[in-house]
Amino acid sequence: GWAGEGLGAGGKNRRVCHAAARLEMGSLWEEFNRLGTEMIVTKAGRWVPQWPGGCRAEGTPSPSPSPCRRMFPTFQVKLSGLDPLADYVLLMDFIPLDDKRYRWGGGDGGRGSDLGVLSPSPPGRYAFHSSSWLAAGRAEPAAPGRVHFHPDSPAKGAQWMRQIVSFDKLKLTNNLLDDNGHIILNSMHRYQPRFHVVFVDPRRDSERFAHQNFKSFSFPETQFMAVTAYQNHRITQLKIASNPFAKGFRDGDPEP
Amino acid sequence: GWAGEGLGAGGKNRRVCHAAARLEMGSLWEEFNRLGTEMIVTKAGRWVPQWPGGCRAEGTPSPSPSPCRRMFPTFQVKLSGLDPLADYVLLMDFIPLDDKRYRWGGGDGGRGSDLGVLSPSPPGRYAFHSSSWLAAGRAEPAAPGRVHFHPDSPAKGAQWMRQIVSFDKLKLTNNLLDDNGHIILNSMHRYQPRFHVVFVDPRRDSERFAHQNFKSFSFPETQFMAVTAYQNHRITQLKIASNPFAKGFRDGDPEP
DNA sequence: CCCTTTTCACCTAGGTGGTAAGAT
DNA sequence: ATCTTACCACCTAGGTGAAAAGGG
Repeated sequence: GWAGEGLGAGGKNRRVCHAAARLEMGSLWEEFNRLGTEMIVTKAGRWVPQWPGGCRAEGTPSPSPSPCRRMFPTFQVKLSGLDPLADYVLLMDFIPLDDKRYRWGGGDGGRGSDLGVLSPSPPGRYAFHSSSWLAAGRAEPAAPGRVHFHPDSPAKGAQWMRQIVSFDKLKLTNNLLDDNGHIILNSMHRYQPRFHVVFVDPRRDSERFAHQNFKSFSFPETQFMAVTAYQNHRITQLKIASNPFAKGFRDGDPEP
Repeated sequence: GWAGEGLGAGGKNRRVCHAAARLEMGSLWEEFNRLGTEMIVTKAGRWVPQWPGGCRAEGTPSPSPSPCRRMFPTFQVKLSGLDPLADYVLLMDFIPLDDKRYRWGGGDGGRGSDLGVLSPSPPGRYAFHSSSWLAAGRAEPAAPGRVHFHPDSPAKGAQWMRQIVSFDKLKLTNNLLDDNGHIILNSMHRYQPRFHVVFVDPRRDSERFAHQNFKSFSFPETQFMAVTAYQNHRITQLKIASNPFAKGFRDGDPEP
């Protein structure tokens, strides 16, 4: 099985073994990570295509559940090392960082926290308002392990490398029964986003080489706690300060 | 050259020879066509990606030329007869309906009009306000013959047939030097939209069979006059009445 | 005179966290 | 007590024709 397609380092196909991904907005991710990133998860409303097609039922005031939420910061990467002429599929998944369930509490400055690294850097400085994430038992049964394909997949390596690849269509939900293909996560659990580059192998028996045809990337600064409402007020403030869609909640003069 | 891929009616590949396309919103198209459809064309502003990437130059108040315009009604088709497992590319182009240039004028009820069919159905009823399209010389040199690929291309036949295919990303411009890939048309000229289904032939020498691998569709009710501003007031009123984005200009109670 | 361009108010569509009420 | 949901005002982003200004 070693004929035809040369193998590179690590037993990977040469179409992926040189692939590299640089996380975009790295300093913003790190700023969030220092505080302990939180991502909102909600139940999904069924999408009602209002236009085009125009087939909205007349007396349908919509059940109006909250829409699913994107991630912020958005997961974006700059790719290099792909074969410009080969086809690739890009996708993401989310793996539990541990087998724990968390709760937000304390208020004693973080003593007893299992996640001291997520507390404010100068310990005690924000003591009055400080709380922290505490382990609170074993994780709930893992949600269905879904995957989000970048909607431009498949595409040539040249296309993927031309500009930043943005996963801004990815949405998070806590609805275990979600049927819209969104990423299902358990609230109050920690996750590590993973990014995968998959070479679309044109060979007939490509299944035999599946394990050689992908390369995965994990950026530790993108890990986060799934929540239904923000717990850490400093995370809230950083989201408001940095997410354009939250501009309505800014009051002071911003730093450009 | 007749081996391997069976040919169907008209010397077309069997993957496309049974393809059929039904125009959506047909009654709306016909309503416009009875009045003489007009489509706005504008010069394009260069697209400034404000987010994500955030690379907007600081003191750039944007040159603010008008954005390019979509078509309304949107060109939408329901497809059938494709091979569910084969790959297809869907695209549109626009061919001049004649070699004439037009002007809007008259005001005598349409006498002398070359396009009497586009005048109000009950002749004379709207005499006071009526004008019509008059031929006014030969067409200008044809604009660069561009093509618009449906952004989901390529995709499997099953995917294309699953739901209505909408060309709502297609934009029209009168800028002969447009470098955004928009469709370039001459104002005051008439056009016929065309729709093409192209089978992506996996054979090595597929170029040799290119003429067999596509099927084209023209719907006469979608022909239109390219204009920089609406001339026929009844077209304006029908656009306002039927385009959701023009709801701000409706005054009377609508008919649902 | 006729056609084109610019700017504008007013929409659709949807992404924010706040807030209060609901659930366990 | 803690977590979740529903609804809201306020944004971004961009698709409308009106009206005024510009150009040949």
